[in-house]
Amino acid sequence: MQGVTYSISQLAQEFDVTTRTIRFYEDQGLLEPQRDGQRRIYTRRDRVRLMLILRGKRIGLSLLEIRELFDLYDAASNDEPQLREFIRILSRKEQQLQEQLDDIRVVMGEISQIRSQCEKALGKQAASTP
Amino acid sequence: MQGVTYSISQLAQEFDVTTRTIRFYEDQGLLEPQRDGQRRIYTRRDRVRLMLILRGKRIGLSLLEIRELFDLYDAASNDEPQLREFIRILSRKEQQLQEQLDDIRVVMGEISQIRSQCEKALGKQAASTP
DNA sequence: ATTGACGTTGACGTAAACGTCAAGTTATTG
DNA sequence: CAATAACTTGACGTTTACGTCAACGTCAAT
Repeated sequence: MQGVTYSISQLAQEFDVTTRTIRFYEDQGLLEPQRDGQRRIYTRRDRVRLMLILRGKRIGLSLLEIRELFDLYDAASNDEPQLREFIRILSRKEQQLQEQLDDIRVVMGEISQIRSQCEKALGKQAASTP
Repeated sequence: MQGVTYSISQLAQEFDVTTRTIRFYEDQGLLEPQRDGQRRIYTRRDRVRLMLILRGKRIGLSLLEIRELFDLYDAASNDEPQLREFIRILSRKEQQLQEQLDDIRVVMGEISQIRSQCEKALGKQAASTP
């Protein structure tokens, strides 16, 4: 009835975070594993959540923002205004990401230029970016 | 002989940061304005540096990393190994940015999908992302 | 029964990037 | 000359995202 489960250190190893980190995410309301006595037991759902948390972090979301998205997503199935709010937040974040992406493009262009100049200053080397 | 200069609050206003922030950057060795008595005087070069700091921050560099780049760039004109090191760091950062950019693309794709689903769940609305 | 691996809670520490006073200096302007 | 504005240093506070350590529980293997 319960399918695959994981221990805290299994997840920690798989995703290359410490157990402290995983417990901290639970403190922040991002994970709610079941218990076997004292010990935490993580289901596939918890594992997916952890993946989402880490991906969220990689794109610059704070843990609080991630939590808000989780809460909204959990509540969204029932309530129409919730769904609308969810869409609104996603749109906003999509726009922020787009701006960030533009920033990155600009800087990468500049880096290429500077590098070309450096390599020219050193003479000899090819100029085009690998 | 000195061209245009700026006060701390002029720069703060122009770039929408606090004076505290600008002084903090100086503490961290990122800016070295001249003084008129006690007061800081910022040249065009300082202004450019501040721009670079803020842009660096936008793409996710720490102040420490920004400082290292400044130091390298300042020293690079003379020394060939320094130039090579500079190129190495820039390449590494370029790669990091590329990965971050890929992450962002993935998440934006997922956001589009989730949003479509939400809108489908609400019925009626158009499905394609603006 | 003890050792070792793994897990638990709780409290305190830390680094980055500033914010927030406090208390004083300098310049200018009415 | 006194008030006001703009600036200074210095010290302490704050938030986020964990790290570190202590002290203890639990279970399997020796």
